[in-house]
Amino acid sequence: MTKKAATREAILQQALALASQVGVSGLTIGSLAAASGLSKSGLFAHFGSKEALQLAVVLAAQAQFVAETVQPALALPRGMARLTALFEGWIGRLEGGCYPGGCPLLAAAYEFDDQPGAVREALVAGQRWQRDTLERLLQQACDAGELAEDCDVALLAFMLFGLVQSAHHDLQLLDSADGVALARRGFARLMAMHQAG
Amino acid sequence: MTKKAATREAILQQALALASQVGVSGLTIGSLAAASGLSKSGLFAHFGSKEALQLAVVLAAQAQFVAETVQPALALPRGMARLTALFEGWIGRLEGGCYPGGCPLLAAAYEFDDQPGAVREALVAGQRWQRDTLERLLQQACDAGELAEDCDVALLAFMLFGLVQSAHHDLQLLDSADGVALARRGFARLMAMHQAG
DNA sequence: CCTAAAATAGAACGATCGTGCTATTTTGCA
DNA sequence: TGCAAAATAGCACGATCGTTCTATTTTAGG
Repeated sequence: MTKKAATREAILQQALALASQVGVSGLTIGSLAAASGLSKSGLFAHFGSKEALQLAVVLAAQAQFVAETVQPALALPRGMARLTALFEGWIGRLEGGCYPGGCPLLAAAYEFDDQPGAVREALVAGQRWQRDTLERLLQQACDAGELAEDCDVALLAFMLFGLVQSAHHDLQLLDSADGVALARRGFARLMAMHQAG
Repeated sequence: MTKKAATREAILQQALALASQVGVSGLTIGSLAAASGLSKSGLFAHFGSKEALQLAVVLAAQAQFVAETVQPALALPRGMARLTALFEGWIGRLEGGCYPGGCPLLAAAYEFDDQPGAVREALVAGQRWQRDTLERLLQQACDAGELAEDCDVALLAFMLFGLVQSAHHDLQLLDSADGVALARRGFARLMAMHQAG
């Protein structure tokens, strides 16, 4: 019973790398099977349908993001320390080339925003959770007296997410590393602007 | 000779609507032919290859953006008037549901960031031009004394683009109109923050 | 109006898509 | 170590992909 889970995990790892380059909807059973060293039907049996495969890929990407970026930040004390760790982890994740072709989740958001189904719902749920998490950390920084009490956490979360998207865009499309530096500068600027005082 | 150009234009209009939903790489000769009321081969003859079709779609989207959003702004006097018009036109374009499935150019940036070829090059050129334009308008606002002289135009352009992307994301994936309000608030905040004085 | 040229349709191609089916191999347990 | 069960391979299917060919229709100019 452990064999199935192991190969499934290996398939999903391959799928994440592949999907970052061709997109989650660009994944094909055939190419993924070849990349995984399995036959088409052998791979297919693990998921039962293409949509189930896509859903599994999205869930895997989300789980990986939470485990590698959110959880470490949550280990730090509330306030600016935790917030900075999350943002820096996020940007560093893009910078580090975690996947060969950029973040599969950001790309999938564009691919599935008009394709109703389980994949889209998973993406929506993930993005809502991510935004809520960001707002919660911002609110904690306010409560800790490290950000101004009256600061607009919804707007700040919105802008921080914008910084991440802009950085991703510059890195992946323009092949420019300036984006990550700009994102860091933008973060510092926004935080300084809302410093408690 | 004018007939060919006319049907080609009609095809591209259909293609833009379709591509905004399924993506530029999700475009299919067959489905586009059906949507345009042409036969597969009849449509194909207009472009000669799928890549040429994709390139034409991207160029058409870029031309439409420039004509409908950038040009009107450039008609206004330099400075905050022109800058505000560009940003507002941009956001309004997203809000107005110009295409049924969101901006094809933003989506294409994610689709083609790892697919070398003419399409990617056109996207890169367009994005560079767009960023340069944004920075130029910001600099003009500085020169006009409406923004602080020492303000970081590269960072501001980067953040404004982030606001647009975040708004697009909220509108298309989360089906939330809050994004456009947040983007407008973010713009006002950033401009106020860098006001001359 | 007639006709050469341009524009479109129709059919067919090899390839690949997602998905069933049945056989074969491999695994974990008695 | 042998055996049921699980995991994988092989094959075939209809559909659709991009593309090429030839035939037919439609257009524009003398």
